[in-house]
Amino acid sequence: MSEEEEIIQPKGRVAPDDLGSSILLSAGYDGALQKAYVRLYEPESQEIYIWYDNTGHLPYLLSKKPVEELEANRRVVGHDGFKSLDPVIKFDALTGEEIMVTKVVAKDPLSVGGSPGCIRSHLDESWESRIRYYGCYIYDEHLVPGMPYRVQGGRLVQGDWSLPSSVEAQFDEILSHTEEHLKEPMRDWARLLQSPVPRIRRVAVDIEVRPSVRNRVPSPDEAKDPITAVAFAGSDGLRKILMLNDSGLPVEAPRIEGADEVTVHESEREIIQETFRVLDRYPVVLTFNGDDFDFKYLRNRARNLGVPDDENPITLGRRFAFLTNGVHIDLYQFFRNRSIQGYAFGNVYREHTLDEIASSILKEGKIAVQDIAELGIKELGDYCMQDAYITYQLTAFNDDLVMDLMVLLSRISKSILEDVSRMGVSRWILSLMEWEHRRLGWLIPNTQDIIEAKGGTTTEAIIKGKKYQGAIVRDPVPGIHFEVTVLDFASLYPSAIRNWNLSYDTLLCTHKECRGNLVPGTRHWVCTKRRGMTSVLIGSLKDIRVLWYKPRSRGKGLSEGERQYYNVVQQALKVFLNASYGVFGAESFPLYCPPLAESTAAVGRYALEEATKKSAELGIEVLYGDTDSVFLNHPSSQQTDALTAWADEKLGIDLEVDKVYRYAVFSRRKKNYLGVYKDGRLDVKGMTGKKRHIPPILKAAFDELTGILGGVQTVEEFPAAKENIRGLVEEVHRRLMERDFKVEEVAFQMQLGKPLRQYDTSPQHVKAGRMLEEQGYEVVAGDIISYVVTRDDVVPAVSAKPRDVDVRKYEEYLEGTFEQLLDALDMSFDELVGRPRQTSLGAFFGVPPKR
DNA sequence: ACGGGTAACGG
DNA sequence: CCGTTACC
Repeated sequence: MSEEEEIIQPKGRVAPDDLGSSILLSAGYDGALQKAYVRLYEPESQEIYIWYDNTGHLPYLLSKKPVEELEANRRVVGHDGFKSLDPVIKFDALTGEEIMVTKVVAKDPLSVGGSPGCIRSHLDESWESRIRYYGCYIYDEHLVPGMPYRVQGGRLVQGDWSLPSSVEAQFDEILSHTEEHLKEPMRDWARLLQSPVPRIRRVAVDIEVRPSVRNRVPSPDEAKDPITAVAFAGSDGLRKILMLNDSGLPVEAPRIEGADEVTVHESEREIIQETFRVLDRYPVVLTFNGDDFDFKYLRNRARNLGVPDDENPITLGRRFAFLTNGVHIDLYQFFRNRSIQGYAFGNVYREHTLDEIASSILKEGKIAVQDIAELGIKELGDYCMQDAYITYQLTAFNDDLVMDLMVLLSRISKSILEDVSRMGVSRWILSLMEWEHRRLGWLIPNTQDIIEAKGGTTTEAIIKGKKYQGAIVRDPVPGIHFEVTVLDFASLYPSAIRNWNLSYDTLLCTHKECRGNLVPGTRHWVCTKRRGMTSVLIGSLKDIRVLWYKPRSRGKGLSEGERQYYNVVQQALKVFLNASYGVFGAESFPLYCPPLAESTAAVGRYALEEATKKSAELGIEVLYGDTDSVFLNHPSSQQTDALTAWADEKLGIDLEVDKVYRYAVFSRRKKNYLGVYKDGRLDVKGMTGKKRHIPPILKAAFDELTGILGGVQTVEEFPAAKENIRGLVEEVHRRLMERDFKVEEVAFQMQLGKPLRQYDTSPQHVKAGRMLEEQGYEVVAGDIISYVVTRDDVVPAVSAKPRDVDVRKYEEYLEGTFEQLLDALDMSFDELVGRPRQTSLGAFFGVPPKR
């Protein structure tokens, strides 16, 4: 099994022989009992129970060698942990044939893999040996984490998974809009996604530590400094804080904002023991960065203070912290997940601090604190309590949206809650695929097998260093265009995978007869005899989202609560669909399949090209297009209808009106335009003036510029708007030249992509970062460095004065920022700021300035 | 550490 | 050419 196998001794309540409907939240392996277990959350009592496997399931790996040959391998059959050899039949999806393989069964997971001298290490090749044991157990028993189960006479059985009769008829109706082979998979998804998600009782915890060295975060491995406060915020209303008073002087319990229960302790040990008692009472415990800090610190500090290990509910894995009774969710890990950040929360937060995430999602800012070491006991308590409360709120806002989202992701991905909250989308998709392989009796191929059978890519990427060609981005038609309609293909890549039967098991199949069935724009062919696994999984997820969840998330005749639920499901599905293509092009993905990613992108290009051609055929001018969109110059509704109908009929992909602009402004740059909607709202894409790193003075000026453009109704109004723009540019230019600004206004804010040491070059922000470090600041990857540009250098904004600023440089930045719109408006920056017009040959011949 | 490629801009 | 940010 996996090297990272966590062997945890759970010590929670054991499930009785009969337990009512409960949600399967988690699973693991108990090293002492040598059994797999699952954790069940029973919503009536709101308690968590452990159910130990009693089916005799054992860990194993697969070998392609016959039983007899393995019997002769003394290192395998003579291994202490060896149990048995069993021949089994598996379907080899790479060859399309059934094959006989041998199950090498072991007594415990570490004997399979992960320990020195394990069985895997004595075999040249093995399959399915890197799956964590609890995953293996879930797959084999066809368990779905997040779904209801019961314990009946000691056996774990499915709870009620049936589709509620209230939706069954409607669901059957939408199935008539899909293809036959997707109906059953969609019904299966509906069973998982319609099953209600119960409220989960939980508590958030946050600790504060008094650092011995100022401005230095105390090391959780050493845990030398005292824990001064521990706050709890529970879904049951618990608002409690434990505070340390080691001053030797009597201290009265302060009034802490938001806390109902405040106790002051002279013994830190007492605080820790009480903390452990609270943690043990909850099925789910939330932290923000508990894996790396709070739980690590608590665990180690408890040890240092002589709290017996058997009172300590925290188990430290290599990267994560687990609880022996409940489920620990580290929200820092969850919100850091790029798919969650992007597709579920629309990139509303950028930094991964509790403050930033909370203020953008909850609109609750934190108390600003300069130096925690300086806080008095009350302020420290307020601060700590607030963090615990905000952490809890992150899962509770919008009617428990985030909890529901995690449970749903757990069902789709067949992953336990701990993994959903910590792993990236590639692990979720992997887990889903592995589960499906086991369900169908397919052998899960090793990464090498796929590469050897399917080879690499055949197209050339536009950007060097990339593996294959991606999407098309058309050259925009520069200028101002009125009445622009943007159509885009809904779920283009998932649709490509669905419609072209794309999957690692169908691409470049072994059949001669399929060789003519080429993916457009590639030399890859696709199987015509069997349905591909990825195609069915992604196809059914896409269809159920488009046909069922998407419409119902906005649907009429539903309560607000129902719509909300459909919306959460719809978002969870989106996360999967959007990642489904990328993972197959990622070398780190165990089912990495370059031709699959390449074919998906190729179908996308084909669809966009065809749509562009068809538009022309219909007499519509295409102004621009990127990946899955076409920008059409004042099309009639008949024309767009015809285009949509064509896409549906010829490509089987939904092409829908995404937005309509009163007018749009394009320069020659791709991924760079401004659209003004009919109601005056603005849609600004890719412009420098919108990027987050640029100085506020430029951003503010740019915002004013777009504001002016947003007010323009007709062509006739442009001259007046241009006058306003002239005034605006002149004013900002003047402020810059006269240094009429505060330093912060001209500071760039650039994020540090990696630790300072890892840079071979010295970009400006890295230079400034190094200076900050010299001044004693801690500078880590992910920090946003604020700096200003001076005559021959850069300076961190904190130590700069307006007179240091190189205003000539800033004039250039202003020009760069504004030019993107000014050229489209036929305005010259030079003229606006009173510089003589350039009389280069380029200008003479009317060649556009390069940029 | 953990999805992809395309593109702009500044140094 | 690198690094960052944005688009899709």
